[in-house]
Amino acid sequence: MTTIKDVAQRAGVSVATVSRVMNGSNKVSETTRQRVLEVIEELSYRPNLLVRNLRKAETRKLLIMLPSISNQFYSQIVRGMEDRALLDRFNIMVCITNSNPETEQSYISLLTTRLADGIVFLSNEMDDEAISQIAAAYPIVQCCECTGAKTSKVSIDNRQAAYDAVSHLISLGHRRIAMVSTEKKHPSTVDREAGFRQAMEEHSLAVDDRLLQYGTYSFQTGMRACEALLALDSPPSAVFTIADSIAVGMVKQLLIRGLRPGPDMAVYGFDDTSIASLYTPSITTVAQPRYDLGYTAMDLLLRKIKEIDSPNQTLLLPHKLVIRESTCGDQTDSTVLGGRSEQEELV
Amino acid sequence: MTTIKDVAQRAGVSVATVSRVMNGSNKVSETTRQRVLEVIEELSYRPNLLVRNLRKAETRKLLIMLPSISNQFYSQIVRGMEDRALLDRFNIMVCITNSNPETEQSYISLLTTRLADGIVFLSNEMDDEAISQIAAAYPIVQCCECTGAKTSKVSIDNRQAAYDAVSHLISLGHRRIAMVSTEKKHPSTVDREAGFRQAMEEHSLAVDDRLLQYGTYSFQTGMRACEALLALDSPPSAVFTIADSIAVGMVKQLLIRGLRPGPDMAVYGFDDTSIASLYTPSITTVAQPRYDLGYTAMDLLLRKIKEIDSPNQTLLLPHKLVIRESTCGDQTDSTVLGGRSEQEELV
DNA sequence: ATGAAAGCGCTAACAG
DNA sequence: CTGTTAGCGCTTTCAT
Repeated sequence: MTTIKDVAQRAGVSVATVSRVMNGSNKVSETTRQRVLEVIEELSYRPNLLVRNLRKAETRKLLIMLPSISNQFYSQIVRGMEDRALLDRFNIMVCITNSNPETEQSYISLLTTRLADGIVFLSNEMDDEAISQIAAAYPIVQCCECTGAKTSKVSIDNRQAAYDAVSHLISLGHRRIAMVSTEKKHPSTVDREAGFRQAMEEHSLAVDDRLLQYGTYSFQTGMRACEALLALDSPPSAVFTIADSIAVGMVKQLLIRGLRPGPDMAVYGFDDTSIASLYTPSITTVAQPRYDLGYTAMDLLLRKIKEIDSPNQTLLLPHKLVIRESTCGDQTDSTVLGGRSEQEELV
Repeated sequence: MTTIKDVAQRAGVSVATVSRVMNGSNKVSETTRQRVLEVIEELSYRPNLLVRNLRKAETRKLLIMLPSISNQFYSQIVRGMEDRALLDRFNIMVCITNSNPETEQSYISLLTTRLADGIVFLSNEMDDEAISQIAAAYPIVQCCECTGAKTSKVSIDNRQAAYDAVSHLISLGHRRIAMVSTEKKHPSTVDREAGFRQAMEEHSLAVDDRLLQYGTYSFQTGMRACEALLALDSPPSAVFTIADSIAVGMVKQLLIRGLRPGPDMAVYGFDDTSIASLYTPSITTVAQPRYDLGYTAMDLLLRKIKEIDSPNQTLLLPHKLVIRESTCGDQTDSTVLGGRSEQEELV
């Protein structure tokens, strides 16, 4: 391994001079600079940034914690984060926790052991108390899944978004509306369920317990829920699901049963992942401003890095209903394409 | 920032003793150990791993370079990599290059500046010469997209896989078979195209240039290709696509046109991402052993880390054809579900 | 403009 | 069992 010392020796200067050249100090004569540069090239010397970071007490590395990489939902968010981070010359690295507390902890320790300068959680397993404690000493921001922890946060108003979606369903004339949610209660899940209930109550519609189905964020959950709902004496005419993956399962199962998603049963998804616009029929869903969510979250993180004692902020970004075929009563014109996902590339 | 010195002072011992306690040396009396542990707790001291890594000349951090996070294809691969890395107590971090050479370079420099111990490329932008050069001095492995660079590599036999798929189509009676590929030629793209041609030639079938469509890895490409193919005097009866995303677009466009994917036009995808089994109709595709690909790639990387001069290896793992509705001639039984994706969770 | 030297926080001999 | 000390590779005064 070539070190600064090797370069200094070879160039016949001191390590300090090499360091100055490396860091672009102007207090080096052009002749010396050239000679040093040549030797650096010759020895293909690369500085050990571990050391530089140590001296400067920063790594310029930011961590993004994802529960999983398989969800297309995160793609735009991460892009927004990266764009913002790059402006301040920070690198981002994605850590996948698989919703495993130990894995999460191991990545968090990268922060507390100074291997990274900050973390954005897209979801976290640790409890509020633990997160709050870390957030008091290290830059941390929550994005999309915001708990009661004392951190800066960015998300949409999930309650309001669900409320809007269900109200939309009601305005379409639906009165028996089911909900398919997850057993595991993420903050967004809780809020979306609350929005569902609020919309139902405000329109004096009963929330029938048999119309409430729970599972995981999977299309299998959607398929099973569909079966369960269809088996009821009086099935719902519409279903609000808290995730596109579940909605897709619902739609698929309806198709298998020979039913028409939309006319026979309206289906609402959530998140506007690409599959929602891709599916046939296309699926009505709630879109989040993903890129902006990421960009904003990173902005807050950078602020925390500059000043750890800056006050915590909570930002809510606007959501949008994307109406497509799965909530469409009349499907004679089956060629109608819903709004397209903003992103073309899948790889 | 609390340092080992603070702890030593407070505990009335030397820094060496604190270091010993931290590293679990047994040459510390139980009394001292307890006292030190207490102070560590009291001061909530966290060692600066930057320094420890510096001393040990390792970071125990491995980089995985992805062109994009949005492709569901990578999920299982990364999981396999992680599982293998964990066995040797290495952390993995995912770097998203967006297929941008500069971004890629900035992450590679993490390796050459010793901020990471190795890299697995799931795709790379740099040319073979550059990659080979880096690989000579630093642990690097290519996975799935293997170029001519001098590195260890793991992938499936893309040529053979495409050959098998197209041969399957031919065995189904198809003679006019189209191919939809990408303009950008990844190694896998080149091999899949070669496999397509080989199968056609070996069965004495002409490769009609008008039946060759090129675009990006997007469903829009599939939709457009479908239109172009349908506009032909004699459209193909089957289409081999080099990616599920493209296949989905094909299928969707067929549905929009009121045609039946399968009976009216057979569609072959590639990769077996979840959407292939999810779509209605489900899509026939080539499955790769994703988890194993990742696990194996990481295994090779770890070997390189232990001994940088270990010989480069190239491993080919077996692929599998997953037959579903989109290549099914008779679809009277539309409830038939194709093989399911191995993974249930989407988040 | 350049060099010598003092650390950054920690580990690992080497003494005792 | 414990302390002292010499670095790890680099940056940054402080002299010259």
